[in-house]
Amino acid sequence: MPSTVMEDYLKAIYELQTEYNGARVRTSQIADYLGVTAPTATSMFSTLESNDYVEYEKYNGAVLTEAGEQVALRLVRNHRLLETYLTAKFGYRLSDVHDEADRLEHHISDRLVACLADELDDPTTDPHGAPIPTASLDVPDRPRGNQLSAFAEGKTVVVLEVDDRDDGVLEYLSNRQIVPETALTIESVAPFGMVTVSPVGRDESVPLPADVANLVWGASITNSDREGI
Amino acid sequence: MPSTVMEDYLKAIYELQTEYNGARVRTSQIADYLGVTAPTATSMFSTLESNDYVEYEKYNGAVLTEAGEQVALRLVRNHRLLETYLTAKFGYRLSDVHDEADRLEHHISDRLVACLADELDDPTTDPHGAPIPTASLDVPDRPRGNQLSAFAEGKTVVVLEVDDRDDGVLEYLSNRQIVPETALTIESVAPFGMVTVSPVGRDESVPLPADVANLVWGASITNSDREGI
DNA sequence: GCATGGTGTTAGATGGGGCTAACTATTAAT
DNA sequence: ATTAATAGTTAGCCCCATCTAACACCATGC
Repeated sequence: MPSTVMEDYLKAIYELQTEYNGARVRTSQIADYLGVTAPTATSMFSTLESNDYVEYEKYNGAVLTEAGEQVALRLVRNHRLLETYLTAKFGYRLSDVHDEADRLEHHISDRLVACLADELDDPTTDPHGAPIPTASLDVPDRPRGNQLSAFAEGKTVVVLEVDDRDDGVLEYLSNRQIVPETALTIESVAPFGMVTVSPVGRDESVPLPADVANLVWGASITNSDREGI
Repeated sequence: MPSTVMEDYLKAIYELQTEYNGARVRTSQIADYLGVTAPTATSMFSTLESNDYVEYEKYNGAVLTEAGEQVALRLVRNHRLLETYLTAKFGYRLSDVHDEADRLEHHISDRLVACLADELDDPTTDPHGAPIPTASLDVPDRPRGNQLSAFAEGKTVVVLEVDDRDDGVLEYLSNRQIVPETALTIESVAPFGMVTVSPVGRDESVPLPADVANLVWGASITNSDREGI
């Protein structure tokens, strides 16, 4: 059984590894991500290695083993189901769910997680649009679309996912009801990356600085072959 | 902020202190209660003391300070509301709720606890019949009645509380639907303390060994002045 | 192809929470 | 009033996760 601290590292490694398409994760990335010093990350990498949760090669980062991935996926599932539950049942906002879920994900039993999933009818995505691993820890593979900055002006786009890394950004977006499922028209894309969008059905222009627009993923629905989404 | 380990000790001290009507709690009691060795308890008592959570006198146990009591009461509230929620919403049995609540009570935010309370309409007792401290951490003072062994044969008694210390006992009782609110007729009280009861409306005799009968508290309803309960 | 900066690791310390072994108070029994 | 038994504490160790300081690797630029 990994400690909750080890769990945090494993989940962080999973997240970075996923973000960079399976690339090895370096100690410094984790140190940054978790806000610890570099030596702390190094030492945890070797602890994880000696518990067979990662394969670690000095000066060259680590990859999760099967066992390590299972631990991480369980946490991701717990986290995303908790977020979904908090949002659905208690009206938590997108920007609020993260911290609560981050604490509880380590301590909730598989049984209670199963209850949450059941109550929610086995959702496949969380409120940010991120996929929820199944009970057997498979990740439903789901198109994420493209970042808003990638679309041409005039396109209509449905939001598929909103990255949950920055609470400030999430708050900005959820205040303007730009959440998964929202349809947006791309009004303009400025050279320095700012995207202005207009939610379909609302007479409003919302400016999204490049940093924000890059955290919002969507799929075009004007001439797309998957209107079904 | 106390660590979760300190929280466990504070809650344990609170529970023993309450059970013994405010008497000082000795290190050995806590060592037993929490399954740690005596020196560990001693050392934690002085840590708690230097953080002003208890007043500790060597060789003479400790009492909670105001601050220590607040910490303990918050945990008790969290614990009991979690138990109530798990039972009410997910069909947990009396014997199952304890562990889940014991882990989560440390990590759930005040906000989420408030949501649970709200969803449950601010219950005043948990599924074992124990009082739930209010949001401002007052303990509603509620008669607990007497242990079943204290009643005369022939009396009809309504169960007010079932002590949650022993999961085996809880399972035995909840399998037989002897839970708070259940009405029982006392069929016999043997000299060695075994009480045989018959749940009102069921044609069944349930034998309760002394150890079990002492964990069930109730009030007589045959000639009582509080049929209202 | 070698110096140099950056990245990463080793060394050594710290604080929390736990343990065993050894010692000291307290209490009870004669 | 002593002493034996029990209860409680101190001493000293360990492991985990963290830190700072010092050192080693590596990938360049020249």
